Amino acid sequence: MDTPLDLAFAALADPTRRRILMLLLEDDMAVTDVAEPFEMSLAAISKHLGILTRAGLISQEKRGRVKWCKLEPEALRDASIWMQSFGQFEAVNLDALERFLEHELEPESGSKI
Amino acid sequence: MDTPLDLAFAALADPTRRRILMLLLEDDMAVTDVAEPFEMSLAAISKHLGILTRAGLISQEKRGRVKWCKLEPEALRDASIWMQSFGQFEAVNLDALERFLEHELEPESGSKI
DNA sequence: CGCATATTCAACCATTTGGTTGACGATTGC
DNA sequence: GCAATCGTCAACCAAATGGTTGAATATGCG
Repeated sequence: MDTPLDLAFAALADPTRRRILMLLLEDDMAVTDVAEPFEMSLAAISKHLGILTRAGLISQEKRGRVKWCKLEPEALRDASIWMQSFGQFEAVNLDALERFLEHELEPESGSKI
Repeated sequence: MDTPLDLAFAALADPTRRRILMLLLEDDMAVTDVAEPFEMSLAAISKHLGILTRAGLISQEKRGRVKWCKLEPEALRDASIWMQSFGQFEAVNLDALERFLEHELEPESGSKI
């Protein structure tokens, strides 16, 4: 009985899953390749991908024995709209965006994304 | 060990907590008044408010025996920015990100669109 | 065919989450 | 002073979460 918003926010609440989304920003990837940078089992990553898929944040398509994972950023729209309904974020606050990007996307930043 | 983003998204993942935020959008409220529309115990609402507070999404100030709850939209900012920047990143490379930033940082510059 | 690769499934485990109830401390008002 | 109100705390509970391992299922390759 989870709403789409529940699923999206819950999916985004996990840093591993946010890192996965970041990875997929670059390109579509196979499950094994998604898992490679992480220090956890492939099965765990597979579960995370399942959660992201159920939340609609990614899609998975099997071609041959490889399952390709693709970002579906449209699903972020509802969550984004929900937040904007608070009226505080008309457009992106760019100062904040810059600070945020410097802090969060810094390559070796200890990956606390 | 939870980052601010973890806390914010996790807090937003619960529909009760999102309803609470909606309530507080209208006005600051006492804990008892926040709890009134919900069919659960005051203690449960108190816990939810604690989670929202730890996530920075609200603040609580005690005056007399009444604890007032106040929306703190600043904490929504990072999460909102995360999502919006995420959307902008998609289908884009770093050059495009730069153009995006320039575009957004100088809305009066007359170039673009 | 037979083996390696890609991914999931199933069972299990520890921890967290979201809720309850009842007792408790603090504050207010009669 | 004393009772009612405001809110939290502590203990407890069921269910969900995030991880593990090992077996199972496809698929591709030589």
